[in-house]
Amino acid sequence: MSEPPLRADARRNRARILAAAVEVFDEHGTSASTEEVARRAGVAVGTVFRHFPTKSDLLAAIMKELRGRLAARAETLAAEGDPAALFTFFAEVVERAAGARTVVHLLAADGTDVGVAPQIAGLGEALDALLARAREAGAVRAEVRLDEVIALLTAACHGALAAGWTPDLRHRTVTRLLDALRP
Amino acid sequence: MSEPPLRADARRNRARILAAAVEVFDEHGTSASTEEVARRAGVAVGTVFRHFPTKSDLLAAIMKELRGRLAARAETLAAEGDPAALFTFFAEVVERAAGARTVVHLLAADGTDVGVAPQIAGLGEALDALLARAREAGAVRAEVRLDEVIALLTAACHGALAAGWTPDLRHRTVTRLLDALRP
DNA sequence: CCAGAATATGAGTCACCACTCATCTTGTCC
DNA sequence: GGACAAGATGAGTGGTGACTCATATTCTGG
Repeated sequence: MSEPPLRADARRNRARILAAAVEVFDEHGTSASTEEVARRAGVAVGTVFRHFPTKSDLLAAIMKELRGRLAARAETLAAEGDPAALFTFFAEVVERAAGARTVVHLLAADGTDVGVAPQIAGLGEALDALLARAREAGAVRAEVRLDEVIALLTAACHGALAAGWTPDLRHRTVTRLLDALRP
Repeated sequence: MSEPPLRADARRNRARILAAAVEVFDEHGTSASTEEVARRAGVAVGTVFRHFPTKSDLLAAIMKELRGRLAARAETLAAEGDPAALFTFFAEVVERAAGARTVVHLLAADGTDVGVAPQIAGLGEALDALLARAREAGAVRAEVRLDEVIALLTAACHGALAAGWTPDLRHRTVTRLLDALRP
């Protein structure tokens, strides 16, 4: 089950490819070509396909990493103990999504495009913790459920990216959305 | 400036193509092939390209029609005089967008993908009327601006479509969003 | 330092898609 | 109903992008 360790150059290339792919997909969306990713990584196409047999595999790997980062951030915020941390997290993610298509992809994971649906799971737990804390502290309405929070977050990220909201509009819209959660 | 009238068969085909295109793009997104649109319309590819020289032209024509329908609906609601008509319209559009990618495209019109940005204008006016009426009646907060309403609508439509919300989640989320507008 | 295995390379393959055009068909007007 | 222009047809073109594979290069363990 466990693979032999990668050779040093292979490990380096793998990391470069992932980093390049995030950049390229953030800028041009997932329809950007694998060739472009390879170019940005300073590597030949064949190398990309050796590490990620299909484009979907590459996408999935990016999503896994991103999910980890977001979940970690959510946990850090939860640990800090601020009852309004849910709001902080929400605003941060939307801010990040405004310039990063991959974030949007992760949240919208419907399993159609790529097999990233399971990636949401871990993030969900972290978010749930933030929500629970906020609810206990009376910072959000009692009836707000986790799926609604995720839905609003997804919606905001999509909107911010797709419609090209200005920073000002983005801020006002997020404020409105967070108001919707407050008692 | 005025074109000679189309021949009878040409008019019929044009209508068929538009209808087929709406169906196909709603189902598979705008990346669906023109060939598929032609097939569904019962027409040869060449015919599609005779009526709409580029795929963008076809998209733009669809958007123009859709915008007209939505604006008309908004005006009807405004004429009926219900101060909460803005909410009705909002919910209706999201409902419709859930299964129709073209609606989402229209609202997200950022001019990048297709030249549909100007199409928003007319809709904006109709929405503004609904918003003004709701504000006067005290149904929405005084500080809510038109661009925020459009932003929330866009966001909800994107979310509903991309993340595949269930009808139940969709309903709860829209309720939350509308609460965000209320005083 | 040297096998020999792991990895990298990039020209090539195949499929798909927007769009064209020579040819055929059909509506229109007298 | 016949002439002729408007319209329809669909095989073909050019371009792009995912993915392959024979060959060349580079680690790594001894």
